[in-house]
Amino acid sequence: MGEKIAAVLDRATSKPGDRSPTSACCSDGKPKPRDRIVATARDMFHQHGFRPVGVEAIAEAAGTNKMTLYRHFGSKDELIVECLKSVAAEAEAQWRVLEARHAGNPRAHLVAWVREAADCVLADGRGCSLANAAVELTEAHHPARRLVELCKSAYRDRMVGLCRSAGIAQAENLADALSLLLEGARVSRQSVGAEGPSAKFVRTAEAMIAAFASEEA
Amino acid sequence: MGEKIAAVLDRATSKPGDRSPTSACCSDGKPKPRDRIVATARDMFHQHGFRPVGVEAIAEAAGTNKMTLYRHFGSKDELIVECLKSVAAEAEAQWRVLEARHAGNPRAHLVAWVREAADCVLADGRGCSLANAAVELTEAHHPARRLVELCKSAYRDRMVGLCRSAGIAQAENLADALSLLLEGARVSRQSVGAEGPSAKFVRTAEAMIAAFASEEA
DNA sequence: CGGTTCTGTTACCGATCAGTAACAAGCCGG
DNA sequence: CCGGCTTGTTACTGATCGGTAACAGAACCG
Repeated sequence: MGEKIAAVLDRATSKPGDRSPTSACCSDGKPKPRDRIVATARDMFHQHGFRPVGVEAIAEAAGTNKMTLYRHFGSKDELIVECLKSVAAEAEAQWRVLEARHAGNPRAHLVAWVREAADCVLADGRGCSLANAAVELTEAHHPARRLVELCKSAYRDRMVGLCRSAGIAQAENLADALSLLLEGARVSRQSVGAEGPSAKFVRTAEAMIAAFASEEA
Repeated sequence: MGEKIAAVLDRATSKPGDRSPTSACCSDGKPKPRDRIVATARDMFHQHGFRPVGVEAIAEAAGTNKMTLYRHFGSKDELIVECLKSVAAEAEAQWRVLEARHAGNPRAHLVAWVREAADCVLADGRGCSLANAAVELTEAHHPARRLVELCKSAYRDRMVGLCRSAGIAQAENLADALSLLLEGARVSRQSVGAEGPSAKFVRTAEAMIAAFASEEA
């Protein structure tokens, strides 16, 4: 472990030579190539997976070219890592929004999380890019693997903290159970479709929360 | 759906010109090339994923060559499908063993399933090859996608049947919940490792079964 | 033995793709 | 207006990989 995710995620969007506070917005509405590339690659990787998407296709879809891409990212793997960082950062931002909205009411936060997670499952047929990366990028020392582990682990910590502050006695057990449910729903959605077991995610998660809540000593 | 899985799976190991009852065992212990190829490819695909494993590597690892491979399989995709069929057939066989062992005691069958599923999760770091295929093979009309959907759907039906015969009132809900847990445990095992949420699979699944069982009207 | 079927070997094609070189054009600050 | 930095363009390399052709040898069965 050792390394804090906060530090890793900080390096996600900001670069040493950063000038503008909005981080690379060419005064007109068009973002700078680097950000366009990350945003485009993130979508394409999410949609089609990592291996089948070529760097040339990414660059073209981002309205630029391969050469510019390689001036910002040393390799395709590096770009992948940057995309995953972007995904993780967005997820953390969403979490914070939810946290702020239900400040002081962790129980409401918990049920809101279930709803939002369900939306996330239903929204698109492809699950979590982080998990997908772990499935697809099997090389033991691929830089993405370490990041995925870090992010998932951090997410788990947040869930445990939320459950704990919601007064759940077995906070870790509930947090892990909910994590498994969500992860399962997302992958099940991909293999059997939206009509399969993933359709029961909300119902099951809510029942589980209720069961754990009624056990407070 | 229309097509029965039984029919699909039947085509898995048997071919039109099948002579020996043991299906391709060269009198000596060494299986015939076709079966060696399927077995080897199945392992390699499972370990490293589908895209990164080349047909040449498979053939060599199976103690044969690419040409012989292409005499038995029209394409790499076809080989992939055959491997997935083999995986599904093996899973179904294991299910039947469990079913026979706990014949007449579906409740014991259910808890045995949890244990075996947990072993399966812990055994190797890579999850279910079928689910992995759905994640990795994103082309909408890839032949493997249809098979995966079929198999997962069939597995779900078996689970529902088991829960029902175990006297669970909300059999479908429990079956889906357990499916989500297992699927989630397997993918979580890949992303965060064995110490993550997947470690709680048995505990959670058993608690869930108990909860559903106590609700019989 | 003779013929057929299955297998091994080698060499090859064509396509895709990550990554690089070299040069021209634009933008922006001083 | 000038000089540096970023971007665009084109062309290229080298490697990998799916799939095929053609021929030679082995096993099997009548």
